Amino acid sequence: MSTAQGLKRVYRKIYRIVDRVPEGTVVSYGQIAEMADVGPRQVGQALAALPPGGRCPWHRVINARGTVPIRSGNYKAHLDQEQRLGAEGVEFRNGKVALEVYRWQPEE
DNA sequence: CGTTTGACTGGCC
DNA sequence: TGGCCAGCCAAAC
Repeated sequence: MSTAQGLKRVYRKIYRIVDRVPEGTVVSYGQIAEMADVGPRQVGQALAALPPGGRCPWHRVINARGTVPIRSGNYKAHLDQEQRLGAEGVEFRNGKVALEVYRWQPEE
């Protein structure tokens, strides 16, 4: 096995945190960024580089405004994400999530 | 090796 | 209430 194939070390760290997010809960990029000790944009890029096939609850990651950002040219993707969260118990309020209620708090 | 961009954030007007 | 500016770090070109 060769060493780390495509995934960078920083990305792995972020994936670890995202994988740690429980169901029916959401977390902001800045939160992960702080936990992973990286810039908030790196979190987005890490998830953007997230390979398919891997079971990473990336759909539980939203921005600090409680809304889902629109990725490059994919306006449908953000709609799909809201739908996934709603299926896990996260209710969307006018296209926004109550971060006060659903924000994941790593207190363990 | 310098420049550009990107799934962000927070503050200001 | 909502849009714009600047800061941020790393990958891609």
